[in-house]
Amino acid sequence: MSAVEERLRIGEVARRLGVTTRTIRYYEEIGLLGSPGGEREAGRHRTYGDAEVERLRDALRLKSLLGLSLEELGELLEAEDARAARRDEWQHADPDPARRRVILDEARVYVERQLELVRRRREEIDSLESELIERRERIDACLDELA
Amino acid sequence: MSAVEERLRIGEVARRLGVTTRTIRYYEEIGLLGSPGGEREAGRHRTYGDAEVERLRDALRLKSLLGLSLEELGELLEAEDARAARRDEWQHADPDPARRRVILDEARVYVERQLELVRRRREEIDSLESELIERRERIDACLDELA
DNA sequence: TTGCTCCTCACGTCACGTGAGGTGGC
DNA sequence: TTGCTCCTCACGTCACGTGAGGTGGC
Repeated sequence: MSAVEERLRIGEVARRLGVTTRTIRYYEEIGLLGSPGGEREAGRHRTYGDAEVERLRDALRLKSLLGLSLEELGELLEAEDARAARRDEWQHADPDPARRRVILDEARVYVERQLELVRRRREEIDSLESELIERRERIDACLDELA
Repeated sequence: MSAVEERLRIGEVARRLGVTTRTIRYYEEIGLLGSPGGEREAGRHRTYGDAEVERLRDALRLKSLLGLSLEELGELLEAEDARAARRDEWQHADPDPARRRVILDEARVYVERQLELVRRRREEIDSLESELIERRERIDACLDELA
């Protein structure tokens, strides 16, 4: 299909995602990422493919925007991986409609759960933004009065 | 004007704000809050008035929603305090229009700075939400096709 | 007086930061 | 071969968590 996938080393991945290499190694250390590029002999360089980089990008975004602990993040990622596993199963075989329906329903529940978290956060942000805008308008009204 | 202000103890403040007492003590320890209720003899209970509770609520909200370190939060709060000081000056005296204009301009800059941070975050959240909604729609489309 | 909450150490933990000292691939 | 990045300890730090042991106010 595509050319041989270019694999990145940890420094380049860190640079692209805006974190340090230590962060990535720590996540691997606590089992959040699996081991990059399959098994690796001790001392050898870690390498990352596009899918691994994207997964890490998603993870960092969820953590930052939702303010999750790494344990909570881990739970979300497990669900995400289960979903990915289902999708593989989906593509490779099993055209049984009933089975397909189950897979889709599970994926939907997962997405819906994330949406719920994101939506709650957005509402908090929205209300903070409204308050600040209101404050600014009061200041502007005072300024108008002075003029 | 109003009745004697009711002052709260640290446990009640923590309960209302959804944090632990340790968090509040720690913020005081690193000088983020000033000392509650003015000076306090060692060993005596801390007490908090409405203004102090509200200030802490604002601080926790900013930190949580913007993902700030306590050092960054401290900088925002200093600006906020400068603003409060100006407002006192405003109310108590100094009806000089030029001076008033300066005070208002400073307040506006401060609010604008916070708005900028909040807006950036909201945009990130919005784009995450859009992606999730799109994912859900794709799942729904598949489900429709199955039916 | 009895609980309950408060107080101050002080050590533990989570999520990394920051070198030290050494090895590996373009 | 020379840099540059990578590797693995391992201790430090930030933002609290979690008791231990004791005191204070309704």
